[in-house]
Formats: sequence, structure tokens, C-alpha cells
Amino acid sequence: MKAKKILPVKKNNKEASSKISGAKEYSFFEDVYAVVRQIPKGRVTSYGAIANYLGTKLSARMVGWAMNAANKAKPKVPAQRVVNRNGMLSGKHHFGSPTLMEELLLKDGIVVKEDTIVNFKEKFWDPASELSL
DNA sequence: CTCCTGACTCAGC
DNA sequence: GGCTGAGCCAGGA
Repeated sequence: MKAKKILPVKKNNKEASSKISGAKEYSFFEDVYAVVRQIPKGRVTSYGAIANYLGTKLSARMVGWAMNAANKAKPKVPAQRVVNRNGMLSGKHHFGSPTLMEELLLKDGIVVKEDTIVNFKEKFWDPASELSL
């Protein structure tokens, strides 16, 4: 990652689009799912990155909260590719099995050491930089 | 309707 | 340099 400099982006964002009349089903959850599903294999991202992309950077918790639903959402969402900004598998405890998350990551070629992704910076995938293109 | 919690993050000490 | 507190939004009781 060139720079994970978190600037005070005041970009107004499309997340306001969630207020589309009638489409109440499309909460930011769907946006989060969409982003997570677009994560290339062998890559990972952070809640903050997604939140930043969605324009809710101040509320990275909501991304994690969305993940909670994503875990049981269908089609399945690769929530294992989403970790906290430290690259730590903070949500592994929510995968049913404490080791399930790192196993899934391992299948993607992600090496996990002590609940933390090895070379996280290299594996990091920023939607704001990749999807925004 | 009000209160609480939550898979995060940043700022402060 | 590690720990603590506060802020954020949304959903459930």
C-alpha cells in the first residue's frame, strides 16, 4: 500500500443513495457485501477501508456490524477477508469456529500467524483505490 | 419510543 | 509505546 494515510475525506458519498425510495432493503449492508464480494482472491481489507469507501469512515463499527449479518447472508460473503486495521482476525470468533476464518484465508493464500495476517500491508486491498478507478 | 450493545478507529495519557 | 476513553450508526429488546 502506497499510503494508508487516512485523510479527513469529506466526500459526500453515495451512501446517501440508500435512501432510495422503496429500496429500503438496500441498506449499507448490501453495499458492504458488494465490496467484500469484490475483494480479489488472496487479498484482504479492513473495516475502515470499506467504511471509508462507503463514506462512513467514522463508523467502521457499522461495517463490522454488517459483517455480522453477512456471516449468515446469502450468497455467502467472504467476511474472512475483512479484518481490522491491524490485520488481526478480530471477527474469527464469530465464524462458528475460531479457526474457520484463518482456514478460509489460508485457502486464499493468506498466511495467518497468531490471529494476525502476515504481510497484511502487502495483502491489503483498498476499495477506495481499486474500485474507485 | 428509549436504552444498550457491537467483528472499529482515533486521540489522549 | 501500550492502555483507556469517546465517537460513530444501526438494529434489537
